[in-house]
Amino acid sequence: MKIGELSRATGTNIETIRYYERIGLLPEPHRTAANYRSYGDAHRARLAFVRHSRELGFTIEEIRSLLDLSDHPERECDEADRIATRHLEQVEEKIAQLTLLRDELTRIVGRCRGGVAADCRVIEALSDHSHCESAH
Amino acid sequence: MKIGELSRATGTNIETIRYYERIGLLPEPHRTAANYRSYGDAHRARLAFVRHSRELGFTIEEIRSLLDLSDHPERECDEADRIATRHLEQVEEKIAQLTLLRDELTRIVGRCRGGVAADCRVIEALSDHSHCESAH
DNA sequence: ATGCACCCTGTAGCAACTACAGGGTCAAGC
DNA sequence: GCTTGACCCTGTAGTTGCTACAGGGTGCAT
Repeated sequence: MKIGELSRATGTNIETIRYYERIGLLPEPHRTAANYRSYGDAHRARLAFVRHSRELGFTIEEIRSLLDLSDHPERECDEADRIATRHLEQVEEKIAQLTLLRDELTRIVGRCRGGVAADCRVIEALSDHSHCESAH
Repeated sequence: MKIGELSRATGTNIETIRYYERIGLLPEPHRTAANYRSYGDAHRARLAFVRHSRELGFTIEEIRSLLDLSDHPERECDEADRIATRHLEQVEEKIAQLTLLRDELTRIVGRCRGGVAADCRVIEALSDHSHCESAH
């Protein structure tokens, strides 16, 4: 299949596919006589793996390691588990941070009563960190 | 005060302070005879406002609008409230997304039983989106 | 033959910094 | 008076993960 078909089949932007190839995440496909890229099922599966991993928030470098492992099925899989576990921890920490943030923002937004900027509680809150309840 | 002092006083990287000046978020300070930047209290307050806003996740462009409002205290403050409210909504959406992600990752990580990559549940889960419980 | 959809390469842009390279300034200590 | 070290300057390039051109070639239908 050509790059446009692969793009539609995986929901990936054409430029992104070429970008993945450029950084070595996807192997270079065969070319037609007209120099068009020509992909097979293995390419599509690999791209699906990459997209799915990205959707789950893994970085390109993490995906590189995961793909490497997937290319060497005889290796121990503890590295994959380590990457996923660390990523899960990061996601949990991010959620915790954003939750604090949300509470702070809720307090700030809730205080606005309209009027002019001189009396604005939003701007006042941003000016003075000491009004905050949690560290950020 | 010199840039190093301002940096310590606000917990901002020196390069970041110069960056904010370059993009017009902070005004150009006076210079000493040796061409060193020289800041006063107004600068420090403005930088504190910017840092605090960044910590709360506002973008540079949002901060530009908020500063603009803060510079014109006679204006209506509904713009500030609109920016903060929209930002709060974005944070809430991000939390919701990350929560789905966390649940998916928890399922993936929890399934790993060790062994070789060929049998790895982490890699299997990444290969096959259909194992997922939620959209992402 | 001409229009259109598709493909190619290469480069530059985005956000919000961060990290140099290569130089100047200033006060303290010998 | 000379060195050492901490600080400051400008300008440019790197980071992440794409995305968006510009400027050109290909393939098929009308």
